[in-house]
Amino acid sequence: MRYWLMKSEPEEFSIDDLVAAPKQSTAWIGVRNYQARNFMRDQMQLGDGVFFYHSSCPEPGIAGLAEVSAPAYPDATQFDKKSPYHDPKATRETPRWVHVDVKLVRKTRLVSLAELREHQELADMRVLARGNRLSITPIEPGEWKFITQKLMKL
DNA sequence: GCCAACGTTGGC
DNA sequence: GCCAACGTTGGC
Repeated sequence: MRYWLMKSEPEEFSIDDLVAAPKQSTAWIGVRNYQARNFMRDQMQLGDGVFFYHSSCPEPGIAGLAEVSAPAYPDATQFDKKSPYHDPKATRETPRWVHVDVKLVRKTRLVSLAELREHQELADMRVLARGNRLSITPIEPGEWKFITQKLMKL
């Protein structure tokens, strides 16, 4: 059982979209970064905890809790010539990109990036690091606990 | 809209 | 295999 932070641009797919989604679940398609892919492929397991993070928006931050609801499987958009996620080097025999499914646990108050930065306990979070661009990052159990219990009061 | 940081590409 | 150029991310 691990914990993760997964970024999504709310203009593309927000926590409210997840709330409204069929089965409150979504296929995390479109990741085209090897490090993020490897996390999904090699480490993410059913039931892992996920912070759903809003990025590239007026108030970036954690907007809800989710969990991994399906382990990694090939991303169909890599084979689709019409998709913005198409990868000409990927074949069905040797897919290059995979993704997990994620389902809602609960929407929470928005714990903003600015608020995360205020806490020494969270100083090592990857998402707070300068120049961080990775869309999926591991979260330490202590960080998960601090955010869900102390900040969200769950 | 700016720009720092970082990943990827491709020439050599 | 190096590394400059380029493209993208994402906070501000």
